[in-house]
Amino acid sequence: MQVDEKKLNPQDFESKWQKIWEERRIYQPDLSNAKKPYYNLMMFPYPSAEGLHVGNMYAFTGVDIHGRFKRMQGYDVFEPIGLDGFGIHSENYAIKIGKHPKEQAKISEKNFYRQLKAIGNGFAWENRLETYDPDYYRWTQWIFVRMFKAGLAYRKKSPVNFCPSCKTVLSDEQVIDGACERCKSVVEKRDMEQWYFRITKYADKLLKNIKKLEWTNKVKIGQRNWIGKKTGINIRYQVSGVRYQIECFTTRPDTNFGATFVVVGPENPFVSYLLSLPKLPESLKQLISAYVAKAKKTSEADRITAGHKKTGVFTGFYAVNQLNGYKMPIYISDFVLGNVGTGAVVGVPGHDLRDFEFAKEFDIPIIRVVVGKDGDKSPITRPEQVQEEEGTMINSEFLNGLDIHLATVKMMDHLAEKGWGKRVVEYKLRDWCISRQRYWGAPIPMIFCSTCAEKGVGWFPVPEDQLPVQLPDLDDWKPEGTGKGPLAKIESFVKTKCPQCGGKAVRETDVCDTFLDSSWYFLRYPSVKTNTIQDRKANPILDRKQLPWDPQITRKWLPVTQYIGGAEHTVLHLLYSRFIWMCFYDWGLFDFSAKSKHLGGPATMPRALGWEEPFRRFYAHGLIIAEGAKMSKSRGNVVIPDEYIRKYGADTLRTYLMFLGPFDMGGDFKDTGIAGMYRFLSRVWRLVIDSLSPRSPKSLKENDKLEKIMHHTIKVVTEDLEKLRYNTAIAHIMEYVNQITDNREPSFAPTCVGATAGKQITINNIRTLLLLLAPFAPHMTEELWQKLSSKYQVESSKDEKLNNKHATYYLLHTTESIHLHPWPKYDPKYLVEDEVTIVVQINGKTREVIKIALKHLGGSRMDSPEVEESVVTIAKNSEKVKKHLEGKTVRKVIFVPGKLINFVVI
RNA sequence: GCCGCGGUGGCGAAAUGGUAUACGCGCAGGACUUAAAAUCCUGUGGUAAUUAAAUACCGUGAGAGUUCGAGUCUCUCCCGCGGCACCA
Repeated sequence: MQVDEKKLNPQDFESKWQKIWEERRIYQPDLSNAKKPYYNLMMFPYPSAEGLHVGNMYAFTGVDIHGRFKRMQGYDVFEPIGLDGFGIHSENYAIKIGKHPKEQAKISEKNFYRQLKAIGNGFAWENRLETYDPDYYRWTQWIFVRMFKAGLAYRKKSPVNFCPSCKTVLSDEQVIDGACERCKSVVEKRDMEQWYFRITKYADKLLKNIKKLEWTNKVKIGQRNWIGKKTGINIRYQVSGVRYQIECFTTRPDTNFGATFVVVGPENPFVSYLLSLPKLPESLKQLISAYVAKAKKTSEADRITAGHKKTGVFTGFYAVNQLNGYKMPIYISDFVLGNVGTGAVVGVPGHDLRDFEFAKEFDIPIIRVVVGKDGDKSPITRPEQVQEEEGTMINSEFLNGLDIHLATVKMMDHLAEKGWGKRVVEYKLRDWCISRQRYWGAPIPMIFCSTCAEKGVGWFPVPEDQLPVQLPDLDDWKPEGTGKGPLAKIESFVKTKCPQCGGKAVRETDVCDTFLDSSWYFLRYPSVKTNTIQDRKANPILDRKQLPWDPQITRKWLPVTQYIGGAEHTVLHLLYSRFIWMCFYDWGLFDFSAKSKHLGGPATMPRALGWEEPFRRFYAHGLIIAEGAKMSKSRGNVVIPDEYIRKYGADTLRTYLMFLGPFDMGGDFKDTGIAGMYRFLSRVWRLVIDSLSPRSPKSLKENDKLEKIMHHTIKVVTEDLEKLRYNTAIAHIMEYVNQITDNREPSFAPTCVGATAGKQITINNIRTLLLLLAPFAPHMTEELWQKLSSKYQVESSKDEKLNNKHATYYLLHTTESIHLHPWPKYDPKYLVEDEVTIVVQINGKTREVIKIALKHLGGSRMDSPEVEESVVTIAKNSEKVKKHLEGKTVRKVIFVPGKLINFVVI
């Protein structure tokens, strides 16, 4: 019996506490009345095939530790959880295993929630949501309707990825190196009409706000690059012999004296203009048609495998460079993309590698107009001579001698003044394609009426009070590649009434992109119980003005205090979420006016940001990989936490994962060492169990040295947790435990606690240990805390009681949960050292370390000349130092107060 | 190609420009035990040398620089990982 009690058996209490916590709702903040709201958000998972793997657990644990830490610091922490289970990922998995997505969703949901409970996070379970729940996607559809009404949703024909083998449209991220992610066949481009959200309208605001965000830098850089703002100029060139002008976008107009050709892409309107010209020879017409047709059909993959070899057709026409009258031959080539700039470029082969390759291929003259750092002024004949960097202008008349940046400005001024060009700002960001010809998503809530279309407008949104457009059950749900989604097959779904004229109309049968589902979920979490379908049944009148969130609760909890997620999805998801939020904001759906003072988290954002951003702080955690690769079932390297939890307990796995390395770095998962973490937690377990039966209760007296270490540990662990430096926080707790259990120390008094001979350990030492460890190992610290509390009726300090008033949680039994207990504070008086350690260096090499009791220094300031003098004297008295100084001359003494003395000798 | 992040013992990793390798794993030796497991103790960068200790030199991917002093700052490379990519 004695033996069993001393062994750490997680099975004995982990699920017990999970159950009690949930019953007592200790992680369920009072959303309406919380005093210090802290919205601790983690990216919700899509319930993947394999279930929750240790990569997910790593991320969630890191977020949870942050939440637990903040909760103990007195915040009302809201840590919700849900599933991003709608969309193409989940549908693909359903296809793979031959199950209906709806059926599979239920299975995944159950499995995921079971696993998520087992890892012991402090989730607010009552606020969970699933994106495929009609109560949720009703509002996803509502967003679409509002976007349409605001003129931000529109239809456009454009090329999309199409897999001929799977007979389906693919999203960009499902196309890997031009091939289908699932069947590896080459992806084609197909022209299809799609729904788009006009995110480009917000490009500038999305870009401008980035610098004000407190985000992991690489994510900010990623977003900036994705938006890809560039300033340039559109130059119009007259085509000789016809009434047509070609407009070319360029960021480098400074090199325009070196322009020797013009290339239009296959999509450029000039191509169809040419083909319509009666005087164009039939043979050339055929040549052009064939080239353009082939280019449009050529897949990305083929283009990549074809390398950068340039192809093209000479049109027989010339464009005139107004600057010097140069007649530039006009070509059609597929290296010019239709959706970049104006879809036409002016070729400057001396200063652009692609232009150079093209010029070489077609034997076009090359003119040098810039001389770079190497001073090479010779004609450019080899690719390595192509000068794309900084330099000075030559052969460019009024630009000669200027630096390229000055020349760019001067040329733009010149072109604008002459009316030959117009300054423009271009973005790489394109409008967001929303529609998917799939089944498992929120049906796009739009209706098309052909009768009304004849009068001008054919598309109408489904009236808001008729949402959701329910996703019908469908046996034949797999994508067929007909260009239409599976919903098109259901007549009862398609046929509907026109909201405008009441006549016969048809529904849109595409569904929404899954990124739309996830672009607003954080707004719904605190308000999951607000305006449900059930509510509407009870009170249909109010519906029109209803929002997917409760205004008061939203004012209290949003913007999100701290968002944590993986860096891999961050560009798209974070950009879309910011965009949607900005729309809501601009439509006046938020009211944060009463919220000027309290910003939620500990870090205060610059006021300038206002409430235009949903995530003031974002932290990108690292990725856990296995065997050097991202975990995936096809690789067979998925590590499921279940078996480890069964064997060692969730506490051990949590702490082990956090100890692997810095949280923002991730790492390779290997299970060597997990036993070591179990060993450590077992030591803590035994230490606390032993202290339950002290040899002498009078022994609970302070041990000065241990007290000092304890306060130091509180300080560093708190600082580490504040910065999410979990690995070093754990290391410091380990050091603290090592100090407590260190048996080598001589015994100063005969009294001691339990097995820890030689030291007087106070109950406060033990309690502090448990509190510091609680965010990492929530179950065992709770178990021990309760055991300890029932043994020792330790009075709460005044401070603690004060803090408890803020807690809006329920209490456990007779003792509060350790997780609601205030985080320990350190007392600076224990951190004052009574001696100082000085490193003595000779020529920068450490030769001696001396310790000087502060009382020997007469109480002077560490940087005073007297102290320096005594340190020098003491140092010079050291035998080792003497040896190194012997026969040498001291040229200089570097004195770093309180730290170091360095003798520079020769 | 461009952007970003890394490179430190056998391994995961620590280190406000100031004692490099904390903490842990692994390994080796020891204690306890009839034995094993568990636990505890000791050692553990390299080279040289020694009965032992003290010690000296070398050492953070390579090379240069700044500095009294560089894992840390600057420059030039090499390697690994992630993202973007014919973006004009």
